[in-house]
Amino acid sequence: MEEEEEEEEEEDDFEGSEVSKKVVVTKSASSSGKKKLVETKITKKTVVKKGGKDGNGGQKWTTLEHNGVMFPPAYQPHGVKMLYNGEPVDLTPAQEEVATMYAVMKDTDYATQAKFNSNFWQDWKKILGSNHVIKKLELCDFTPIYDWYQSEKEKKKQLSSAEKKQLRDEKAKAEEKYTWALVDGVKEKVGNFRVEPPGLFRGRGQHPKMGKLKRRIFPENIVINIGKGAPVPECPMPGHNWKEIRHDNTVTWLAFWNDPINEKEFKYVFLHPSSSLKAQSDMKKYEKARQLKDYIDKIRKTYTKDFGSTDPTKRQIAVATYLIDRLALRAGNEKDDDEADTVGCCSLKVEHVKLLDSKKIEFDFLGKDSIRYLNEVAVEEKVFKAIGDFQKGRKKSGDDLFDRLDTNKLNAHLKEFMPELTAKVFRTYNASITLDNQLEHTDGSIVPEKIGDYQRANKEVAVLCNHQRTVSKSHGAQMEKLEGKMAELKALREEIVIDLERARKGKPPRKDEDGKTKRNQSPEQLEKKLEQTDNKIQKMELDMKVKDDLKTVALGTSKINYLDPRITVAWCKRNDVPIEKASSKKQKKKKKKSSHE
DNA sequence: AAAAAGACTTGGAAAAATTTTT
DNA sequence: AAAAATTTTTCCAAGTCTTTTT
Repeated sequence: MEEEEEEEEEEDDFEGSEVSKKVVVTKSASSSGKKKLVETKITKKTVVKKGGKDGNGGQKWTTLEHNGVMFPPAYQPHGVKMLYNGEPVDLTPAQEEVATMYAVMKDTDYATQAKFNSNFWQDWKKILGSNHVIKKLELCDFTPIYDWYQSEKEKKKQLSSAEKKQLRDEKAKAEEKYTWALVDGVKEKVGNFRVEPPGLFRGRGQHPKMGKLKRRIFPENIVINIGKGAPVPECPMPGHNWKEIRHDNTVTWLAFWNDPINEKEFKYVFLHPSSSLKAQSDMKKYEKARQLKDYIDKIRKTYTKDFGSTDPTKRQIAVATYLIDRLALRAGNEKDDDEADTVGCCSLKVEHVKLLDSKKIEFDFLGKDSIRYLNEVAVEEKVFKAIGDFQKGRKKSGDDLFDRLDTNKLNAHLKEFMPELTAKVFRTYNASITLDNQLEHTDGSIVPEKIGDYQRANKEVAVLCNHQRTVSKSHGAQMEKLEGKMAELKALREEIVIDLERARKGKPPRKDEDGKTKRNQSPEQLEKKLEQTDNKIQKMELDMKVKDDLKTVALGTSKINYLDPRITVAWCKRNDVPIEKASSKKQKKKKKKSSHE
C-alpha cells in the first residue's frame, strides 16, 4: 500500500555500504587494524557520504576531531538576602546559589509539590551545614531573591535591540569552536555541546527525585572521545582536567559524564541531528520500518492465531504484539522505584485495562513522560476474552497484566519474524503508513488547502502515537478573540445583506453609524462583497476549528521522529506543493540579507 | 538468564527567533 | 514600534534496546 516514488539517490548509497559491509567485515575489536582503506581516502575532499560507516564491524568513524564541551559560567553571587523568620540571612555563595535555584521556581507547579520541597530541603540543608540559623524550610522567605530575579529578567528585556544583538554575537563567538566537529574530515554540527548547568531536578509527573540538587559538573567528571591522532581538546577550566580521554570509534558520542541525579546513568554529547551520522541511522530506521511491510501479514496472522493459544506465554505475546501493532503502544520496559511510575505495553498493570460492554476495552494509564493514555477501543473478541483471562486471579492493583512477558522476550519473539525487528519499529511503521494513507485524501485545490490536508494527516499520526501537549495558557483568550472577530464579520455580513436588498430595490444607501451616507454601490458590487465576506467567515470557522482541535495535539514529535520524509517528498511532488511548505524550514524570506560571511 | 552497563532515540516544555497583527 | 502569535531551537528527561557482566 504505502508506495513512494523511486529514490535512486539514496538507493545507491545504501548499495555502496552494503558492499563495504561484506568486504570489510572486521570484528568490532578495540581499535587498531581497521582504519586503512577509508582513512587514506577521506582527507579533505567533499567526501559524499561514501564508505559504509555502519555495518563496518560497528565502526562509526575513522577520524574525529572536536574541541570538547562548554561549561556554564561559575556562579556569580548577587548578595540579595532572603528572609528567615522575617530576618535577613547571610548565605555563602554556594548556599545562595541553591537558594536562588529554588526561589526562581516559585510560580512553577513544582513549588506546590511536597515531594519537590522536601527533596530540595534535604539537599540544601546539607549545604547550609548543621549549625546554620536556617532550620526549616517553612520559615524561609525567598521573595527578595525572586523579585531580584524578575527585575533582572525585565532589565534584559528592556535592552535596546543593538545591545541584545551584541550579547547574541558575544555568545555566538564564545561557543563557536564547540559547535562543530570534524567527522572523517567533514565539518558537522555538534548537538548538545554545553555541559548541563547545576539546577534543581525537574522530573516529569510524580517523580520521586523532583527538587533534588543537580550538582555542577567539572572536567574531572567528563570523558572525552576523540580520534587517535587528533589533538585532545584543551580543558577550558584552569587548574582542572578531563577525567579520561578515549579513542573509541565504535561509538558516536564526543563526551559523556555521569548524571548527577542518577550516577549509574550517563549524559552524552552527540552530533547534531543534521549530521550525516545521525541522518544515516535515521534512514536506516525508516528502511527497517519499510521492510516490516513484507512481514506484517505473517505477523498478524500468527498473533491472531495465538489469541486462543493454550500456551499462556504464547497467548500473552500474541495479545501484546496486537496492542503494539494496532494501538502503537510502546514496548514498556521495567522501571526502577526511583523513577516516575509509568508503563508501556509489557508493563501494563491489571488496573490499566477495563473491559467494557460490547467487546470494548478502555485503556487508562500513564505512559512516557507521564502522559496519560486514555482510549476506548473495540477489539477482536478473542483479545477481549484473553485480556479478561489475564486479569483473572490477579485482580490486585499493581499486578502485571502480562505476567509472563517482558520486552526482552517480546523482542526476541519479533526477531523470529524479521531480523532486527523490535517493538518500536511498529510505531514507526504504523505512523508512516498512516501518514501515507491519510494523504490519499488530499482534496484541497490550492496550496494552503493542501497544507491543511497534510496537517490533518499529520494530526492523525500524532493522535495514534498519543503525542500530547498541554494547552497553552493563552488558548482560551485567543479563541475568544477569534470569536469576537467572527461576530464582527457576521455583523458585517448582515449589513451587506441589507444594503444589497435596498440596492436591488433601487433605494438609496443608508447612513452609517457616524450619520454619513454610505457609498452608493451597485447590487453587483455588493454581491461580490457578500461572497468575499462569506469566504472569510468560512475560512475563519475552519481555522478556529483546527486551532481548537490541535490545542492538545503535538505534531512536532511525529514530524521529527516518525514520518518517513520520503512519503512527504512524494506527496509534495504529486500535489505540486513546494517541499519546504510541508516539512520544517521557513518558507518566508522577506529580506534575508545576503551580506553575511 | 538475569541484571547492570552502555548507547542511542524519542519526548514535551521552555526559550529564542521570526513573522504577523495591531 | 510594540505586542501577539507562530515557528524553531534548545534543553534535558525518559524511553528503547543491545551488549557486557555476574
